[in-house]
Amino acid sequence: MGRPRRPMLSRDRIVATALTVVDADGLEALSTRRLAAELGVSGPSLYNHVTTMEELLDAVVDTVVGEVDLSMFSDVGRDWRTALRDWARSYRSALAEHPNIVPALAHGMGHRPNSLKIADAVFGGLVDAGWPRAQATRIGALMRYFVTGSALGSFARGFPDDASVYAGRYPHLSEAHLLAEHQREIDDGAFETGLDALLDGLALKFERLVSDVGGTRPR
Amino acid sequence: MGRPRRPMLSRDRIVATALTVVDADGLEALSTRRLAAELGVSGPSLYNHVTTMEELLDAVVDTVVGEVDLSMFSDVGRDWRTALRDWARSYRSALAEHPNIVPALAHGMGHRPNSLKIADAVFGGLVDAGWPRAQATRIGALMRYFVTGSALGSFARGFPDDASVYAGRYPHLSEAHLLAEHQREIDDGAFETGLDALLDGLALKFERLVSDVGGTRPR
DNA sequence: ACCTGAACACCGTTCAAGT
DNA sequence: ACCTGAACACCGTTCAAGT
Repeated sequence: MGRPRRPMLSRDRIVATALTVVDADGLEALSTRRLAAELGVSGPSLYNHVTTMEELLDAVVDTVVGEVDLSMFSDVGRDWRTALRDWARSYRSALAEHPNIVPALAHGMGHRPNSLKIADAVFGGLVDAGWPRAQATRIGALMRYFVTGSALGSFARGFPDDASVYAGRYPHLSEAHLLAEHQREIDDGAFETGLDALLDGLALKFERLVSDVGGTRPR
Repeated sequence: MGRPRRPMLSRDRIVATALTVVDADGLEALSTRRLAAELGVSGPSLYNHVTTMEELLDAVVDTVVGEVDLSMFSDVGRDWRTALRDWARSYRSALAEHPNIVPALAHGMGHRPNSLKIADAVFGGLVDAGWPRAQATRIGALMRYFVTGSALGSFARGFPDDASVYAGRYPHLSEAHLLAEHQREIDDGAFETGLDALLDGLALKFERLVSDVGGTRPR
């Protein structure tokens, strides 16, 4: 057949199609052959636009992460607490829309531009709000731990809904088989109370920090 | 060759060997053929002891999760805050000893006995300490989010150490290439400050809760 | 430059055959 | 019951061949 007059593929189209495959049928359904079929092309063609399956998956994750809202860190009106809260919710929502890619977050964040963009925005926002740089780095990391962990835990299926699993064995879980139905509410509730606790705890730390400097902290 | 006089394999030996393979060469190195070779046996033999590769991986994750210390929840001396702190550290340590399995946490926690044992112990400890059952459920979930998220983020490699990646593009990250060397300290610091913030925030919530009931909460 | 089919070295899993 | 080798339907990736 040979080379077509106009390219049939583009990196962007490949990445976008890969995401729809993952969304529809999960990470393990994503293969070069399946993806190529979806694009109306033969398997090896992909290698003209993408160097490796792993790199492609990184790119897919990056587009998802790119949907996270970061505008709150440049809004002068918002204080760091509400900025952090809004950002965490937006981050979680972005992952919730594509639950199947969450396990892939474990690989290669260093090579994903949008992950760096997030780290940059959060760090900048916190430093502008008066946090010392070392603390701002830690807070960026710890907030990411919480949000990605909630995505990892939330959307994986939870407790078995078969009551007999718990009988005898797990004394405190006698009603856990009911959790399955309420998984959504529980995950949302856990996320929100965790977020509140985290921000309350950080506010406490911030106050201590300000008073240590003698109460003359700017902003 | 046929059936040996004494079985060459056992489920436990398979699971243990699978863990050493994953520890040594990562999740993607774990295959039936590689694992069988490591066990001095042919590939299909595994299927006499294990129904599927996925179930095997669940079992591997469960042995790792089984190393988490839960004794602090039955120690009467310890208050819920320090119990939660000690448990979170032990949980994180267990995962840190086997960083390569962390991505596999995303699958099927419902079928892992030791995950349920953990949920049971945490829930029981919090209820005993005076937390309402609904809150105890949430706290168990949110602590798991934080710990697993820290494992997911920590041990994946972090920021590129090539300064040119950041130049111009990420205004606040001009020194981020230095982070790679300090990854360990930063992860530890972020985990500890996150843990502090979480516990401080929950303590605040607990106080509010106690005073709402009229200050007559037992224990 | 960008597609194709053939080929290579892998997978997980099934199954008949052996003891 | 528990191992074996052969076989099936898959993988990711390379590469020569076509335009």
